[in-house]
Amino acid sequence: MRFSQLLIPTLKETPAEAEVISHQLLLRAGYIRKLTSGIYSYLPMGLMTLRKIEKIVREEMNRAGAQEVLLPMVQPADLWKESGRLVKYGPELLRFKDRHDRESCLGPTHEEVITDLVRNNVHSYRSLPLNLYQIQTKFRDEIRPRFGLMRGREFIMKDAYSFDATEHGADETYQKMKDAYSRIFDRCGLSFRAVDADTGTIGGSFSHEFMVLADTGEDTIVICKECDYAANMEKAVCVSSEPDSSNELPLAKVETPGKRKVAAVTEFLKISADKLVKTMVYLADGKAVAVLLRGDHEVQPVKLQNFLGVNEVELASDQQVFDATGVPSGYLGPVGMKIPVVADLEVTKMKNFAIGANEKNYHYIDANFDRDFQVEKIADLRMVTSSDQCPKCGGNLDLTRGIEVGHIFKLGTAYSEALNATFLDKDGQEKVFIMGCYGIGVSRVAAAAIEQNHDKDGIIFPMPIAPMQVIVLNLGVNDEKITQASESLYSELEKQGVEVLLDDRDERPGSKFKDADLIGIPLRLTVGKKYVKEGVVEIRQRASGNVTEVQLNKVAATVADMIGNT
RNA sequence: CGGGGCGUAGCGCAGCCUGGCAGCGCGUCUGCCUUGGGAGCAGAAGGUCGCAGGUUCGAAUCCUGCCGCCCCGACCA
Repeated sequence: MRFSQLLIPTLKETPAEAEVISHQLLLRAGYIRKLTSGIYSYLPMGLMTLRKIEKIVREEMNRAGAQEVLLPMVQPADLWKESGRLVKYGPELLRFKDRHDRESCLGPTHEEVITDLVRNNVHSYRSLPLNLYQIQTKFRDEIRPRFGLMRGREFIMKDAYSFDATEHGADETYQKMKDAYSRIFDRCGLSFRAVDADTGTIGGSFSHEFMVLADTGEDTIVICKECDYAANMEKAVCVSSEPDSSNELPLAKVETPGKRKVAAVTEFLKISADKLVKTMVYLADGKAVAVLLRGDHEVQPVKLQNFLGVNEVELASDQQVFDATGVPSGYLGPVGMKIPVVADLEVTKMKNFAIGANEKNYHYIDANFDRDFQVEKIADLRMVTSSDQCPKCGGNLDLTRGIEVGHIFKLGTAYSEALNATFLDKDGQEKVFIMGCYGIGVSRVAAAAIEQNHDKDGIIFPMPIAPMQVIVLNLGVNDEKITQASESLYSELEKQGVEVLLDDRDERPGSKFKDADLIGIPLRLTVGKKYVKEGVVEIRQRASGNVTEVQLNKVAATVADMIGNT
C-alpha cells in the first residue's frame, strides 16, 4: 500500500483530550478518531491492527475446537427478563423501543442469546461439548468511558460460550480456553498474567482474568515473586499471622479526647497501628454492618459484598454511622455494638489491642477477642498488602497494575437453569447444560499492546500485530534512481507476501522518519542518498534501533529473515 | 451521580479578570527553494468564539439556562 493514498492523518501535537499514552499515540498515529465519548472510528491502520489480533484469536479458538458464529447485536428485552438480568445488569444495558414499541436492548454480552440458540437447537449429549464464539461490536453504556480504546462504550470483543454435559467436561473446556488464551496473548507479544478473579455481574463459580502488566492499568493485581500465584485484589487471599501468644491483660477504658483517626489514637496511646482494631461501618444493601479490622488494614469491598451475599456495599457517612449506632464515628468499637459485627480474620489473631469504647472521647485498651466481645462472623475481608505473604508458597508478594484483556468464567448452570436449556443425557435424563464463557477485549488488546510497547517517538508494535510489517521510505521522490529502487523493492516484497507500506509522499526525509517511528511499523527500509552513492538500503528495526545496510538485491531476503525471527 | 477542569480555524493555544477590528504557532493550499530526523521565503484560504436567552450603544469577554468533552471518585468484562 502507498502512504500517499492511505488515510493516515498523523498529528504532530498531542490532542488535549488524551491522557494515557495508548490513547495519545493511537490518535497521533492516525489509527483512530473519536466520534463521541467512548465511541471511536477505526481508520485503516487501526483496523489493520485489529484484524491482525482477530486473526490470532480465530486461529487459536479454532485450534481449541471452538466454532465461529455471529449473533445479533439487537436483542429482545424479554430474553433478559427471562434470565433475570434486565434488572440486575442496570443502566449499563442500553435499552430502547422499536417502532412497534417492543422493548429491546443492545447486546453488552451474549449469554442470553447463545443460551436461547442452543436450547432451541441442541437436544442431545451427543452434540456436546459445544463451544461457540464470535467477534463483534459490543455496547456497554459505561458510567465513565475513558482512556481511548481502554474503556470505550462501543468496543470489539471476542466472546465464546461453552456447553458441556458434565462438570468434569466443563472443567476441561475451561482449561482448554485458559491455555488458548495464554497462547493468544503470547502470540500478540504481550507480557501478561492470568489471575484469580471475582465473577461480578456475569456470575458463575470461578474465573480468571488475563492482565497485561502496565502502570496505566485500571486494576491492581497481586503477583507472587516466587511462584505462579496471581490474583485480582478482589480475590487475593490474605494469609493471617500466627496468633499472638501473649497473656491477656485486663480490659481498661482510657480517655482519648478528640482522637478519632487511627493515626491520632495510636500516637496518643503510644502504640503501633497493628495494636489497634478499627470499626468500619458499611451499608450492605442499605443495612448497617460493622467490620472489625486491624488498624493498618483496609476493607476489600468486593470480599465483604460476596461474604454478606448482598448486591452493594457502601462505606457509611459520619451521619449514617451515628444514626445506626448512636456513637460518633471515631469511637466505635465491638463492645456493646448495636448493629451486626463481622471481623476480618486477622483480628482474631491479635491480643491486647485498642478499640473504640462506643462513647465519645473514650477507647478501651487491652481488649481481647472472645473474652470482651463476640462477632457474628469471621472472614478474610481485607485488602492484601505488599507485606503479606503468598497464600500458595509463602513467598513475597508484589502489587502491580494491570489491564484486563481477557476474562474467562466457569458459569455452571446459572443461565441454562434460568432459561431452561436442557439436553437428554446418555441415561435418558433431561439435564441442564454446564456452561462457561470467555471474553477477549480485542480493541483493548491493541491499546494494551501500545501501553506496553512505545517510546518517546511513538508506537513500537510487536511484529504479529503490527498493521504492516515493513515500511519503505522513498527519500527521493523526484530522483529517478531512488524512486525506481523504492518501487522495485516495494513490488518485490509484496510479491513475497510481505505486508509493506511505501512512503511515496513528496515530503522531506525528517517528516518521513518521524511518521515511520510514530506509527510503529517494525521494520523500516530507507532508500536515499546512500543508495545512490553505495547502492545500499538501510534496514532499521523499530524496537531495537539496530541498523544494517545491505545491497538492494539482498534486501528482500534479509527482510524475510528478520520477519521470521521476530 | 458527587467533585474539579475545559469548550475560540483541522490540531495546540492566547485573548475573557478590566466589554470596543478575531489573534498566535503548527497544519492545509499556491509558488520558489530545499531534500538523511517534523527546513526556509513569499502569498492565500479557513471562524455562528459550543447552543439559547438576557444586560449593553456595543458581548468571545458580564449574567442565566442548556449541551458537549476531559480528569478524580463511586461503578464496571
